[in-house]
Amino acid sequence: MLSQSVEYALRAAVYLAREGEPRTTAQVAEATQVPSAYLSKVLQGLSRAGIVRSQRGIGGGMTLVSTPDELTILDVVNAVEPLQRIETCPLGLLEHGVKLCALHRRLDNAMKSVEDAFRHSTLADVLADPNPSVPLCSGDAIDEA
Amino acid sequence: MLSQSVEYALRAAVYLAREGEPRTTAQVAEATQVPSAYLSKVLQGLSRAGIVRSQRGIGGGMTLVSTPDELTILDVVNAVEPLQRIETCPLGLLEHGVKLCALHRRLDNAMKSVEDAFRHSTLADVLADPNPSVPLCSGDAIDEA
DNA sequence: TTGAAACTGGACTTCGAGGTCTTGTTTCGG
DNA sequence: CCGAAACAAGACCTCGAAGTCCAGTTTCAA
Repeated sequence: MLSQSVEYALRAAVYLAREGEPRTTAQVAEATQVPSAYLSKVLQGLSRAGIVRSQRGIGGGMTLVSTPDELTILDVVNAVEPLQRIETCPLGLLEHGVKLCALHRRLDNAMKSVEDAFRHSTLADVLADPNPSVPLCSGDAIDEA
Repeated sequence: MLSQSVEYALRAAVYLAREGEPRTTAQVAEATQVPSAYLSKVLQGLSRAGIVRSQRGIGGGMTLVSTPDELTILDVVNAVEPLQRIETCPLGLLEHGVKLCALHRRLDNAMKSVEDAFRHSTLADVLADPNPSVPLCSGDAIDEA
């Protein structure tokens, strides 16, 4: 339902939030288990969207622009691929304006509930979650034995 | 967020629920504003999923198998393209089983809210909705002037 | 100043969704 | 029985998402 790119972007954002310091694409890729060449594209997108800042050269890498408590899941999702609410009748015959039909109003309500849930989760919330599994399911949760 | 095919299937289902009698692919296509050749594929899918029954020959067409109050939006969605909940950690290193990390639990909760909303809307609910716009936004809501 | 570390950007590939078209096959009315 | 009405199924097309590669460009440190 959400695209791969969104999933990857969220993993990267959570990881960067947790680390707090510049991390290279390769480091992010390894921690998040994402193909690095592709992740690089996704991070470029986040960079253009102003979610992340990139620094070239030795000691460079990617850093979150905002603090984790100022960045929501929704921000990241929308930076990669905006959650699209249904604004007007998809049949488009005569734009019903705000008056969606019963079917599309229900579909849009579902979208809205997702949007709201995402808007109310900051990366800080995710990191602070009292959960046995570590934030992005990374390997260090369970030792390799 | 939902695929085109799902959207088309829902329009068709609502239309068939409203009509109650066999309707040809061409009729459904016209009423729902969907390319008929493609709609035909979608309806074939609904047929294989047991949502709809098809009858060939003169007087034939598509009919809902269940009554509108027994068929939910979720049924239709799942018939076309199952809403996929996040069951195990997408990073898959060591399946965390039911214990999703904080990020994926939030994403899955959003999915769950959609699923719940869809499960609690039957086609009968959609048709009975006291809404100025007609059920599937079809053209007869507003005359052509 | 030079070279390694990093990101940038473009070309290219693969695959599935959405969509079209054409050739069956079933069904029924006359 | 025959032909038109309908669905069924497969071939084919297009386009964007996901993914790979590689040749640049920036940055820093020795």
